[in-house]
Amino acid sequence: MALKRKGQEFRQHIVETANRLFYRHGFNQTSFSDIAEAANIPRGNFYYYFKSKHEILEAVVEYRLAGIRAMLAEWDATIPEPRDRLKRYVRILLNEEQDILRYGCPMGSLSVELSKTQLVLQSRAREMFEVFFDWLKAQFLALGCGRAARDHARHLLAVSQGVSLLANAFEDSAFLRREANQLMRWIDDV
Amino acid sequence: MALKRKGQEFRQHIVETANRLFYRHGFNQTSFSDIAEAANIPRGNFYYYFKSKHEILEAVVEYRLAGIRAMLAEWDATIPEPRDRLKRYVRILLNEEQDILRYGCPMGSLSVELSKTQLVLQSRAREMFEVFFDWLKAQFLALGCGRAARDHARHLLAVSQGVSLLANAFEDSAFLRREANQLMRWIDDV
DNA sequence: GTCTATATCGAGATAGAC
DNA sequence: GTCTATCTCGATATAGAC
Repeated sequence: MALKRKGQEFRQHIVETANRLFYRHGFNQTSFSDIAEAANIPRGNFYYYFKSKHEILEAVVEYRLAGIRAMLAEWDATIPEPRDRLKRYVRILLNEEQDILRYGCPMGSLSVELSKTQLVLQSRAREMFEVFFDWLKAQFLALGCGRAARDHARHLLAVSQGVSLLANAFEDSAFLRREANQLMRWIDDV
Repeated sequence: MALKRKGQEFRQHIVETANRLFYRHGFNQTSFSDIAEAANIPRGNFYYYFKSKHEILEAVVEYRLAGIRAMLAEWDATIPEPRDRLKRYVRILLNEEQDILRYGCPMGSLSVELSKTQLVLQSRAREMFEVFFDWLKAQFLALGCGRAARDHARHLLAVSQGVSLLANAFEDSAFLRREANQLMRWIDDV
């Protein structure tokens, strides 16, 4: 039992390291050696926990999905007003400013990369968008947007992705903040 | 002279083939063998025209930049009204629907990829955004937007990028069309 | 469960014949 | 200018000792 727990922590350690490197250098450009070095673990050790690189990515996506779901659940529990919840979503852009400027959005950049060469895995990455989408739609529904809730949710996702992408391309933090504030006002007017 | 011309056409053929493959499979995931096979050319031949893969990408970016500049010049020459020019830009989303759904935006996806692993080359890719940005800004200025022209241009770039990214992630053509039409209306109201 | 050694493959790049 | 043969390296993955 103690050994089992150690093994799981080991696995978790690999996933967290891979997650960080996939975000910063991309999935295809991150090698086993990179992960091994960053995690201080011998290369051959991976294959006890993951049969392939493919499987590591699946585990990373699961890890991210769990993080997103936990975050949204916490927002549901601590933020009563739908409008404030939507603004909390937008505020990610400001809180994560440095990472976005340097590496873009973790979800968006992974989706872009996988849609070119790993369509099967891309459908897993899409689940991250879908979790956000469902949650955003629920907030707009609570605001009484009715049938428009779906479009608003998709729109908010798209604009925040575009803002992340451009802010990254131009390394422009002023633009990022301006667009975030504009989204806040849009939420007020919805 | 005849030989020279043949050589240039050869080079051009390589660039066009590489451009297509970089768009569809990404820069890092496209190998020399892939380009050679698609262009029906032996591998070793590349190194007469390009000293490295790096140089092929530079040539591809130049090629794209030339195409963008020619397109904008043609719009300037044939579309008198700034508002119609802006709408022509948005219409790219509709005209290129199939490619966007499958591969995303060529500019955006290249920028995302390069910002992770090839920062030097990313700054070249950013030039494509800048050419569009300057042109969009000029149209908003012509509409009398004054100091807001800059922000509007950046905003339009960002939204079209976000729409491309999401449309690709969800393979959702209805969403792409809805957002394009919404941008058309936004242009009317600016 | 952990780690070393190694197999296998495909990548970018080069040398040199023609 | 064009093409073949080849080098070198680093990637994923496996075998098997401990």
